[in-house]
Amino acid sequence: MSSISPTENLLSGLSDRQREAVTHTDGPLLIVAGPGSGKTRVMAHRVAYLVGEKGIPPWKILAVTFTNKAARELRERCERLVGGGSNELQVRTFHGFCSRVLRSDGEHVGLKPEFTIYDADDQARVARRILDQFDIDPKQFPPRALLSVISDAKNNMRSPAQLSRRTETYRDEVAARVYEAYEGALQRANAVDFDDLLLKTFQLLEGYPEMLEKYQGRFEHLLVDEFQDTNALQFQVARLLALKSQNICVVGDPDQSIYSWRHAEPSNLTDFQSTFKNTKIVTLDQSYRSTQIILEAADSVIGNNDGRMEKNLWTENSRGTRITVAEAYNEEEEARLVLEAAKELKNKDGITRNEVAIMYRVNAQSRAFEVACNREGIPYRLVGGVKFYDRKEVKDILSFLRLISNPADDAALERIINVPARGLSARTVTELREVAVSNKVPVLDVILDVMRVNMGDEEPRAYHVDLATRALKSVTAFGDLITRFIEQSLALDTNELIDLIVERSGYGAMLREDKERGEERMENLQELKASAEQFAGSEERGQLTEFLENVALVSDVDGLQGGDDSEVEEEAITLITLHQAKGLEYDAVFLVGLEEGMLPHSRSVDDPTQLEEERRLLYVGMTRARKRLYMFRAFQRRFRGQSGSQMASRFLLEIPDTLVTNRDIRGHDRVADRMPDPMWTKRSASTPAPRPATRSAGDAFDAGDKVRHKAFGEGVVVSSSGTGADTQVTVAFSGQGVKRLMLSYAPLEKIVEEESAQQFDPDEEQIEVQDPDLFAP
DNA sequence: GCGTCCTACCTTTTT
DNA sequence: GGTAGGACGC
Repeated sequence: MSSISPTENLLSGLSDRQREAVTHTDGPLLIVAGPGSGKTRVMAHRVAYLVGEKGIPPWKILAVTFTNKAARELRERCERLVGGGSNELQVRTFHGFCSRVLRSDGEHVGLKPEFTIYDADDQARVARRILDQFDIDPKQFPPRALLSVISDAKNNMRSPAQLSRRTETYRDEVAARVYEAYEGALQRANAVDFDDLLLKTFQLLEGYPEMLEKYQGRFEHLLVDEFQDTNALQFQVARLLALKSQNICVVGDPDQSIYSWRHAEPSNLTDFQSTFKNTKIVTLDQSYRSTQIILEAADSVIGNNDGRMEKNLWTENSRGTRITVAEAYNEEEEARLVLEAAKELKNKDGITRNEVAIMYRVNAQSRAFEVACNREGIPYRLVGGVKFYDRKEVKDILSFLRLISNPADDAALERIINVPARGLSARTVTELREVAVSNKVPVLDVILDVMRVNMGDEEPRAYHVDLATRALKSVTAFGDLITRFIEQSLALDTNELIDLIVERSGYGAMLREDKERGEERMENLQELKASAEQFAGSEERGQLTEFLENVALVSDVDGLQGGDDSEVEEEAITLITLHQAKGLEYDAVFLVGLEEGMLPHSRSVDDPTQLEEERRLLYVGMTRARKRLYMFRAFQRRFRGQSGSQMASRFLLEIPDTLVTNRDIRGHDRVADRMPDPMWTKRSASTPAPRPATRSAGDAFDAGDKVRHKAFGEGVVVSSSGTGADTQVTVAFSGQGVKRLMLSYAPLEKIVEEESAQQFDPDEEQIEVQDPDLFAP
C-alpha cells in the first residue's frame, strides 16, 4: 500500500454522501443540503477535487453564490484547500459575475464598459422624473409600485413592448409607458439596475452565439450555491452557461428559501431536474452543527409547511440543552434580558461573545440592542444596518465620482448639481433636463454645450436652452468644475480624487460650516477615502470603475461597519437580520421579536404562501445555533414612535413543550403557557373580547377608585383609558406621585371593604409603565 | 434662488 | 424617529 494520496486526504474527512457529491464531477448534480450538513465544505472540496484530481484549471471553474459574504467564505475555503493558483478561481455573486461579463462584452447590449449600476434610490429618482415628464400623479402611481411592475417584467424577460401588449388595467398601461421611458433613461445614462445585470447578461448569451460559445468555453464547471433563492433570470443564465458542458452542480435547501420577494423561484430546484436530464441527486441530511433538541424544534416548526420535500435531518451530536423561550415586557427589557443571558453564557458555558448572535426580522430592531450594548459596555458587531454607503455625504461624493467615471450618469448629476448650493435652482435643472431628454443626450452634454459657448466658443450652441444670464453663469461654472475633475481623474488615484472633489466642489467648506454634524460627516468621507485606497495603484480609469462597482455590489464591507464605535477585532456580539444570517452559525443564537406582526411579519400574515416563507425564515434562524437557542418575545413594542402589544408568534406554539425549558432567564412565565390566556391577546375584530385583565374581581377601574399597588402602595385612580388588555390606568399614589400603569401587567388591586390584604402572587413580576408626559411641568 | 418649516411616509428582508 | 420632498417666506 502506498502512502495516502492527496485525494484520499481530501476525501477522508467526508461522509459517504458528501464524498459522493464531491466526486460526481461529470454531468448535472443537485445537492439538497439541510442546515449544517457541510454544504460549503462540500462545495470547497468539490472545487479542490476538480483542480487537484481532475486537473481542471482553476480559472475554468465558476462558483456563483447569492451574497458577497457567501462568496468570500467559499473563496477562502477553496483557497485553503487548493493553494496556489486558486486566485484565478471565479467565485462571484450572480450580480458580480454578470457585471463582469457586461463590462467586457456589454457593447452588444448597448453598454459601455464604464456603465453605472443604479441603486433603488437612483431608480426612484429616474421614475419620479418620468412621472413628472408625463404629468402622472405620483400619489396615484407611486414610483415604488411602478418600479416593482418593471422589475417583475424584467424578471419575466418582458420588454416594454411586450408588457404593453398584455396590459389589463390602467395601472399596467401606465407602468408600460413608464417602463419604456425608464429603459430609455437608463440607456442614455449608460446605466443598469440590478435586474438589468442579469437580464442583459441573459440577452447577451441568448442573442449572440459567439458570446455564448465564449463563456461556455471559458467555464467548464459551474457551481451554484443557494439554488432555492435563484430567480428565473439567474436560472436562465446558469442554464445557458452549462448547456454545453452539462457540468453544473447546484446546491440548495427548499426549506431555506427566503427570497421570494426578490423573485426567487424555489421551483427552480425541481425544474432543474427537467432541464438537465440525468441529474444526480445527493441529499445531505446529517447535521454537524446543531444539537438534537435544536434540530427537533426546528423540524417541528418547518413541518407545518405544506408540500415540502421532506428531509430527515439527523445528527450524532449530543441532545443538548432545552430551548429557552422567554418574554419581556418591552423591547428594552428584551434587550436587557438577552444581554444578561449572554453574560451568563460566558460565565457558565464559556461561550464567548464572538459566538453569540442576536437575530431579528427587521433592521429597526437592532436599535434597542445597540442602546443596551452601549449602556452595558458590551461590544457588538452590527451587520448591515445603516449602510455606510447609504449616508448622504458618502452618496454625494460617490455621485461626483460616478459622474466623472460615467459622464452620462444623469441620476448622479442630478444628485449633486446643486450640492452644495451653487445657484442652480430646480427650474434651471428642469430646463436642462428637458432639453437633454428631447435631444436624447445626457444632461452633462447640454451643460458642456452651454459652457462652451458661454466661454467664448465661436460655434453656436447645439441645443437651445432657455436660461437667464445668471443661471448660464452657474451652469458654466458647474460644467467647468466637472470638466476639471474628469481631466484630473486620469492622473489620480481614487482616494486622491476624493480629496480633490471634497475641497474643490465646496463640499468640505459646507461640512466645516455645519457645527452639528459636520465633523462626523467629514470623518465618513475620510472613511470613504480609506476604502478607495484598496483600489489605488492600478490603472486610474479602471480603479475608479472597479471601486464604484464594489460600492454598488458589495454592501457588506468588512471592517467598514456602520456601528458607532465598536472596536475592531474585539470579542463582540453579532447583531444581524435573519435574512443575512443565512449560511452563518453561532454557538448561541437569540431570536428576538417573536410576535405576531413581527415574525410572522404583518405584511405576510394574510397570505399562506408568505406565511410559509416567514416560517422558513424562523427555521433558518433556529438552525444557525450550535448549542444554545433562545427565543424571545416582547409583550409591548414601540413601532414608529407608538407602542402596541401583540400576541406571541404562532410559531412559538409549534415547538413541543418537551424541547423548551421551564426554567427561563429571570422568572418570567413561559410564553407557551401564557398563550391561550386572552390576557395576552390584543383585542381586535377577529379575536373575542378578552376578559378584563385584572388580578382582582375582574371589574373595571373607574376614576375615584381606591387601589393598591405592590410597590407604590395605596392610591386613587385618576383616569383609565383603553379596553381589555390595553387598559391603562392613571393612578395618584400617596407620596409616589402620579403613575400610568398598564393594567394587564401591573399588580394593581382595587381596594374593596371586605377584601383581605394579601392577594398577590409574590413571584409575579411587577412592571410599571410610566408616561413621561405626566411628569412634565 | 435659497433656506426653513411642515408633512407624509416610512420599514421586510438585499444584490 | 428620521428623512425627503413640497410649500412658503425672505
